[in-house]
Amino acid sequence: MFSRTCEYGIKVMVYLWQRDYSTFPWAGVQEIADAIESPVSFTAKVLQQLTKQGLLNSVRGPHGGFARISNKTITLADIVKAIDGEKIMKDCVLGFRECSSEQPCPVHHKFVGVKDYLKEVLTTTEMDELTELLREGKVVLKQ
Amino acid sequence: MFSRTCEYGIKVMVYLWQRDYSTFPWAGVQEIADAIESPVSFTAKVLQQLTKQGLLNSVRGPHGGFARISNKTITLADIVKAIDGEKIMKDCVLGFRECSSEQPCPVHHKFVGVKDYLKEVLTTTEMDELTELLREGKVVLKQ
DNA sequence: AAAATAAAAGATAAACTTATCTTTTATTGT
DNA sequence: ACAATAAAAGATAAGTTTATCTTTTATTTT
Repeated sequence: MFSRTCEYGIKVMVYLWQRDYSTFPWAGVQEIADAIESPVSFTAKVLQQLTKQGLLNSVRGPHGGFARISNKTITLADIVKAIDGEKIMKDCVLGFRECSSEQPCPVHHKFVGVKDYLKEVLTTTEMDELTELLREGKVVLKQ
Repeated sequence: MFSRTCEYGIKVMVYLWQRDYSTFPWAGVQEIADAIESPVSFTAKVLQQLTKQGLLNSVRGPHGGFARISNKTITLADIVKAIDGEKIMKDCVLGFRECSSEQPCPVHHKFVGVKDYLKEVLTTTEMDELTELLREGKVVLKQ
């Protein structure tokens, strides 16, 4: 459904959002990669990408690292768009360049509902909600 | 959502199901690739795969080709399983090996509904239904 | 039986994704 | 100013998907 990169991206964001930001905001790549059980170098790339897209802050140098942007509301859709783009939300399931109710692919009508539901979940799920679940121990970040 | 191979696979099946089977059952690779606007050699591989999985019949030699299996009910789920496997239906959105309501990933609860809906669409959509839409001109196989 | 045909199978290549390693740049602390 | 630190950027490699081309096998027609 999502690329591996995007999977890491979502975990990264959830981790940084739930992390105790007030004591010290910056988390290094190693810490983050440990927290979500992902390859360090690859995670660094994902973090760079999210930073470039304005979804994270970063500082170099000693005690530098990455941090959530305070008071910024971020949804799953923001992360998915930043990494995988909008294809999962917009593109035709069968790969038609133009697929619409006027010129529908064979499964178009069957998937409008699924895609609308998916879009709904992505656009309405905020980091704050997921981190709340994590704090309550109702979900986990790694196994 | 689906692999390119799977996209071709679905189109192939819809084409063979709607094709006038009674006059002459066998359709060659070239005919099929033209009908769905796909690369010929690659389409041949997809057809082989679907045949191996028991979703199509084939015969070699002059006037050979591929054909639907008469009176066989085939759903989108059958095709997707045969080509992409069950990962889109079963695997965790964030790539957890074990993701369940007992040990859920951060987005587990958010996606159970989406995945159930997707599974529902895949398992209940039959070829006959899609070919009917095609015959009525309500959908198209290529653009 | 021989030639022609078309799928099956195998080999190879291009493109993209995933992953790692090295060099550069910015920042902090001494 | 200098050394140490950590992200940014770049280069490279491994793995997978997509695509094409060649050889083999089965079947039909002559």
